[in-house]
Amino acid sequence: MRLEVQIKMNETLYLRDPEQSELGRNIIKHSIQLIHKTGFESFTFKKLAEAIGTTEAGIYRYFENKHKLLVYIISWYWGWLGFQIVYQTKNVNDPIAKLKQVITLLASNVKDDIMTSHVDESLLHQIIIAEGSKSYLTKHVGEDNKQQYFKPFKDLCNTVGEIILECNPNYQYPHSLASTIIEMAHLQNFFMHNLPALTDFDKNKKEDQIIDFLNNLVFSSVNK
Amino acid sequence: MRLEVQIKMNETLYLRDPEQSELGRNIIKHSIQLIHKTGFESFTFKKLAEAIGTTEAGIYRYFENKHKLLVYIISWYWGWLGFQIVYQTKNVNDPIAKLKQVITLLASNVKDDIMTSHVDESLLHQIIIAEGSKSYLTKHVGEDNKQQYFKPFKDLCNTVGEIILECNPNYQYPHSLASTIIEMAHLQNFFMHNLPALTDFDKNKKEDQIIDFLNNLVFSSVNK
DNA sequence: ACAAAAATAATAGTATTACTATCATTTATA
DNA sequence: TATAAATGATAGTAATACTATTATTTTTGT
Repeated sequence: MRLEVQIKMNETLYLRDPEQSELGRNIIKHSIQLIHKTGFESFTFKKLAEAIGTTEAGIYRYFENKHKLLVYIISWYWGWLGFQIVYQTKNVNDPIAKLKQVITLLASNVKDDIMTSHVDESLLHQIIIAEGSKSYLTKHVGEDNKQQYFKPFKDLCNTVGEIILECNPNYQYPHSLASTIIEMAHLQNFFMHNLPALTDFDKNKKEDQIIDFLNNLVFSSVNK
Repeated sequence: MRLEVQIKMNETLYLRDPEQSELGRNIIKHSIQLIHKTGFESFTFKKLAEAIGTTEAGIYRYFENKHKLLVYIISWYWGWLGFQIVYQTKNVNDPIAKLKQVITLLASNVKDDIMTSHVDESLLHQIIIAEGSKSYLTKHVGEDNKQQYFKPFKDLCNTVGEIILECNPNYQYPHSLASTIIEMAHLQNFFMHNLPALTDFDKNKKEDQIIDFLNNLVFSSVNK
């Protein structure tokens, strides 16, 4: 029996739990690869079925539609990252060091976690960067929110917000700053690689530059 | 002859210039209304044609596909807003006051500009908030960028970056901070209305709160 | 005022997408 | 080993994202 990390997922996101079968795990694995490769707009259940060697109808037994599958893998990522953050800042007592560590985790390239054999976190991180906001930028965000689809993201935002308050209990906008850090860690990464004129980062395209920018931004306002 | 403001658009965005005919102007006008109402995913040229009272093929003579139409109206907005910013900060000499004014313009609700009869800027502003990032979050962002589709956005970002440098010539990340301000002015607005747990703004949902947050964020790091 | 050119309308057609339905077969489980 | 559950194979539908053709209307240059 191998040790595997399992992220508890919202049950209304799927029709059948993809963690519980080989086909289900293949759906997750290959959807991550395929969305990463083709982008979410070009991603279809038919292509996914072909990649797995099953049929379109087979996928539909697990997920109602591709949007729910996207929300599933994205909220899986937030759950996994929340776990990483707790784990990796466990012994850090200084809130400033902790917040710096969180910023680093958010803005660095992720490497594949061997504890989760069917999920490639490195690809998933790229998906978060390019497709993450499409999970909530919809006309049905209200209903999706009622179904708690964004709970892992909100939880992460709260965790970060609490660390901000530890740094400065009088800071007025812990949640907005937290969501700004999270979103900007990814958006500046996208801009750096695709629309570099929107950033000040040089050609070597190192994520450290984003970390420096965010640290500068965050600590000047939090420590004010 | 009525006085109308015209925004010069990138000619590779369209097949036939929509500003030059009644049908073209109707395409712009009704696409803004329809995208605002149904969201970009549900928006189709067929529905648009029905709304206008023309045919699908008629729309295709103006725009190759709905993505280019989205990019068109979004870059129109950035062009228009860039003009507003220059116009409304013309007599402001203090760079700090100027930057504050820009933040206010970016984060406030926009009202319809009567100088542009076929464009409802108020609706367009809502589209920027909910659909704006979909214009660049694609697999073909590289080619689109080569075609200069994002020039108005970059120009705005440069303008804001220059004002930031006027405030503090030693500030290291003028472009990244500018793109952060612009994107966050919209994203915090979206969160405030749709995912309020990601913000610290109260129920009255006033845009002033976003302005305060952004001013706090920007001026603590720029004036450091 | 009239011919030529350009734009529009009307219609049809295709490949792909986003599903739903049915039934046979394989696999897990009690 | 019977039975249920999951999967596979196949088919079908409505909508989407286009392209093509031809007829009609509108614009324009002389």
